Amino acid sequence: MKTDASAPLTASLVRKLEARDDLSDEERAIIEQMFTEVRLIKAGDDIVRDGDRPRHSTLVVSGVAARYKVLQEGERQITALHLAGDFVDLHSFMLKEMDHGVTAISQCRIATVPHETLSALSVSQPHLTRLFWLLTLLDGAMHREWLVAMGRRSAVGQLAHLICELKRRLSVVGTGDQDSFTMPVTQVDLSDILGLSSVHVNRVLQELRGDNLIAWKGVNVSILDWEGLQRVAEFDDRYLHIVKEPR
Amino acid sequence: MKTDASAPLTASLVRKLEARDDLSDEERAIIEQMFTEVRLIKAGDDIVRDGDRPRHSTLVVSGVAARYKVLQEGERQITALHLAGDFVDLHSFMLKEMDHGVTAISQCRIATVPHETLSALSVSQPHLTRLFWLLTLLDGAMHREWLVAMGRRSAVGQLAHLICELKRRLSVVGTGDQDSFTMPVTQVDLSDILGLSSVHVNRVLQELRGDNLIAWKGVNVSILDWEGLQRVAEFDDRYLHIVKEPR
DNA sequence: CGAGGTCTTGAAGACGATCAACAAACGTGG
DNA sequence: CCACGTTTGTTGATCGTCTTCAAGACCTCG
Repeated sequence: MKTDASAPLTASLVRKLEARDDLSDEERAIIEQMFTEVRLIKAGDDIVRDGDRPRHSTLVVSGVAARYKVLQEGERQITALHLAGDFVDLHSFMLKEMDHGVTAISQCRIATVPHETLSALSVSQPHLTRLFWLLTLLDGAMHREWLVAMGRRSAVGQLAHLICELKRRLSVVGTGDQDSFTMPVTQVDLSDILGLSSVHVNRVLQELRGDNLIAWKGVNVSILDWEGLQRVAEFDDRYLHIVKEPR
Repeated sequence: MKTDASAPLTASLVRKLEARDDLSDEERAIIEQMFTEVRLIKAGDDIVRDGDRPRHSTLVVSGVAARYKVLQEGERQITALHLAGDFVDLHSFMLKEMDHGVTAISQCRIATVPHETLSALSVSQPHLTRLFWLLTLLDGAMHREWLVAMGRRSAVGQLAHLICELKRRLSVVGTGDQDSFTMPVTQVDLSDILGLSSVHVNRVLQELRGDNLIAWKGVNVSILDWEGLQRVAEFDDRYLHIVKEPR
């Protein structure tokens, strides 16, 4: 995941927002200034823990993070993946107590914004606030799509769908090439995303490779047949709401 | 589902909100006045269709509604259940285009609020707006819990968890008795919620009955052993955020 | 009273889990 | 730069949960 160190921390976030609505110069300036502390989290470390009451919300500047819950027997389920430009816990601003943890899947660069700032913005910047609200609604839309994938798609369809989603999301923030991208997640991580065993993920991955739909070697994912992949995934990006309109 | 026709349409919504934060008299008055049209939807009819661009958001006054998506082969997956006091499509205020349908599982009484009103409130009523934002975040929290249930719980645990959630949510809005409630959903509906076959739902239900955890006869659900049910569900209601605090 | 929806049961089969072992890749320190 | 240990990926065999198909019982409502 190449990152231009000189680019503002918020470049990806701004792109993500501008794919859905216009930002005023003032709003863009506010976004650039609102983040304080920047930290580096190493892969495997928690960014926020279940039960925490964060006093700020966290933005992924680079890397991959995941929201997850663990059950009593230790089974982990990942409920969301977060890429550059994603808030991992914007919802904690209103929910107050975290009902799940957030972990760094790969090394992550993160920036934070105090909840007080968000609260002040909700008074002075209604439009920007609505856009932040929108970001949490996009998380919800992805949750729903994952539910459909887990409940009603085959394992192959489910994995294909995930790959389509990642491709599309990355293209919005301008990461990755035309038909390939970097995805530093292991097959065990994938199994915790899909709710499958890692053995089965391995076999499903081989099936997608065997059908010449994708190549996935280490962290490099190449899409060999975008049409075919979308077909087995029944992928339709409408749920990502990548449409610029007044909100 | 008994409903006092003289009670304000928004009684359940107000209860739901007041379980999370205090409302001012002004806010309570605004909520009571903001809803316009009241309609009766008969079981099986759609309240909102996939692809719609609603100009208002819909509140369930009584009855049970469900968000759902259908795949190409016709498999349906329900991604959320909505009870009295729930907005079924508050998110359409910001997402604009519906990425799923909403159907009336039982007969529903609904009320609607124009998006213009919500937009105006986002300028004049920041606190109330944050609470509406909170409502959509609670939907997200439930989505995540359902993901965990589908991905990592056994079918029995998953169904038990759903029953615990319904019990808890209904208790917040004051519907149902101490240990029983009305739930007008068929086993086929349940299978579309859980991502299982209806045959298996039937067997899982029998298992819960056989263990004397619940009785489910027609629309009447009785919880015979709340402790035991929570245990097999690994249920922890923290994700519902039923805590009154300044937000 | 009949008809359609809902629930229940049995039998067979598929998809994915689990267990176990090994290969390959990676990172770290000597 | 190589050696070693650890993590990650791969494969085979067996097992179990859940699906599918099919049929019959029950129930509710016109």
